[in-house]
Amino acid sequence: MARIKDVALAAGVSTATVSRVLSGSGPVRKELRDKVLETVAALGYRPNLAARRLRSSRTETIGLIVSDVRNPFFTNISRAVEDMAYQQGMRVMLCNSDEDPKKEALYLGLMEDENVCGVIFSPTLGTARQFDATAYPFPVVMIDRPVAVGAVDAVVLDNRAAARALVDHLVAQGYRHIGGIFGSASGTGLARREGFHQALQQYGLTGSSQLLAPTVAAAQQEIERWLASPNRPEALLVSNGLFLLGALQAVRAAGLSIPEDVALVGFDDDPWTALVEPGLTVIAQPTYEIGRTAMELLLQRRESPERPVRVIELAGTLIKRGSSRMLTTA
Amino acid sequence: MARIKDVALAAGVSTATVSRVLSGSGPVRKELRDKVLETVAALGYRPNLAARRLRSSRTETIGLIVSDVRNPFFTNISRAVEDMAYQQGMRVMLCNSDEDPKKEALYLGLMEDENVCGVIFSPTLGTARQFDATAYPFPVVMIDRPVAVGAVDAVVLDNRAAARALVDHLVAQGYRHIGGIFGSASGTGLARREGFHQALQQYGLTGSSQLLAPTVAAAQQEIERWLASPNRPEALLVSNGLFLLGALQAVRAAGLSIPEDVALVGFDDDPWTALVEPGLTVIAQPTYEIGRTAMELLLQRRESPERPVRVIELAGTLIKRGSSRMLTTA
DNA sequence: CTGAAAGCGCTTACAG
DNA sequence: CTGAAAGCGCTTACAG
Repeated sequence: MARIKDVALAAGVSTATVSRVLSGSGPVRKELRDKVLETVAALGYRPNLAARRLRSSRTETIGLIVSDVRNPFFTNISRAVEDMAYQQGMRVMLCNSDEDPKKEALYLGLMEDENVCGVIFSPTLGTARQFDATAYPFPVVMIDRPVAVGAVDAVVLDNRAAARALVDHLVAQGYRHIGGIFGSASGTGLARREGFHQALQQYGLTGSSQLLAPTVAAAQQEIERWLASPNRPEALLVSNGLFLLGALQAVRAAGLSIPEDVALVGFDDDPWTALVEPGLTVIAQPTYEIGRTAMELLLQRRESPERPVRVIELAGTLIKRGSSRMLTTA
Repeated sequence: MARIKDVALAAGVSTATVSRVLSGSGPVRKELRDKVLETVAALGYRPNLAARRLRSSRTETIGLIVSDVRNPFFTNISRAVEDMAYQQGMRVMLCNSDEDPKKEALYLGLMEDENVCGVIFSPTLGTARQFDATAYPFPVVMIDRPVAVGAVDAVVLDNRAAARALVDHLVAQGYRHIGGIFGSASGTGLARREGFHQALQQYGLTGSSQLLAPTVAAAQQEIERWLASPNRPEALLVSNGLFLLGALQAVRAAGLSIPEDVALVGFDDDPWTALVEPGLTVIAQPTYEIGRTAMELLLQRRESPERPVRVIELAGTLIKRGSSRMLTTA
């Protein structure tokens, strides 16, 4: 492999000049610049990134820590972050934390070792609450999960508004007795639950809600219990894609029909929600946009370390499908 | 940040000794080793990876190039590769090629720049056919897509057998007139098509098949045409998840029922295939296992660069669901 | 078993 | 605008 020294020798300049041409820093006479570029092409020179990173202590690498890339929500975010990163000449290092605080800490340490220039992170509730951005040598942008305002840059869905929109829709469709299931592991579930109760209260309705571990089984079990009770809700609102799946299975297992026996609405426009019969009414999150915006915050923070902390709330989109159809009989 | 020099000073040894203790290479007296380890902990020393990589020219990083991580098939593989890599103290760099030969070449070059110790790659048909493993300074393991035997290590599904298994199943269920749609962009589609025709021939049946670009729209359009023809097939076999989606939409648009009017079977146990009514009969690919095996091949190749090239074929699993139910009337 | 020293391939003040 | 030279933080023959 050709080194910068070989290029310098062949072009009849110093290594400093080659470096300046390649990095675009510092002034170089056009004549020399052309000569260097020509030689670089002729020799097929490609810079050694390890050397560059050691010397400059800039890695042009960002870390992305999500709970599980197999969750379509994070898959889309990952794709957005990667697209933007490569486009900027940056790399991305993806880690799956499995909602495990130990893995979160492990991977944050790893990011330090890699000397990344920033991290995009969807923390568990505990980690979010006690996160100290000053403990890390790189800027962090939180995604998806609400954090203490002012602590760190973040991009989240307007969770309260989204939950309210679902309730608004259900009420408009004629549903009154509404039950809610929310995830207990993240601030996201808590915020959606707040919006849920706010909206109900506004309509003078009361509704019961449950906080559950974010698994299909937990939702299925709880909803089977609800469906068997004499006081069965007319509609169910659940706070994530896994719960939607659990709810669907519970309703089917109970031999009930959606929406005739019970309506079902929730979060995340996973591909399958449009394909089941009836299609499920959901809040679609702007996943790609969330990833893109997180990268933008990171890049801007790198430019201006002292700028005020920003939390960007993006609006979800209500996608109306058959699972919340208006009932003609009443 | 503490450097190795600080540790050496504090421990009263040379930097060489610290390095030996940390890397586990070379003999060190137990007494010194303990002292060094103690000092490392006390100082919170963490090695500078850029320096280590520059000096040793080992990066402990592998590249993963897939067409799109949003495809659940690749999402699972990506997760498997990442799990294994981090477990081994390695990193992974993920790239999305979008089935674009230009991006494939771009990312392969990027992997050279990163000096990765290996690449796992799902190439397009053209790239697979003319791939020259000796052109790269790192070992490559191909996944998913068949390559010229003997050219490069690979892990693929036994595509012919899987397609035959679907035909066997359809025939056993009483279907005779079977149409097939296969992807034209990858060797995978071609191999499945071969298995399809082999099996039909074995039963003395003839069937028509089409090669299409791997998009939902292409499949939907072609299948709508088939369904409208007087000589409509009794069953459809399609070669990937996107086609399955297109087929489903075409059948629904035509107002037909599965399997009463037309049966539908295909590849990839995407989550939604179990949730639609009726559930779709598919070949489930051992996705996680494919990723795991690819990493194993890579690690073994690193140990023994001269070992013979290996192509590992993994068996798919037939998952029978309602979309190929036996018809009681005939 | 251990240390002194060279050097991996760059970037970047510094001097001119 | 350009070059000579230092040095980023490690690893690794080499010598003992």
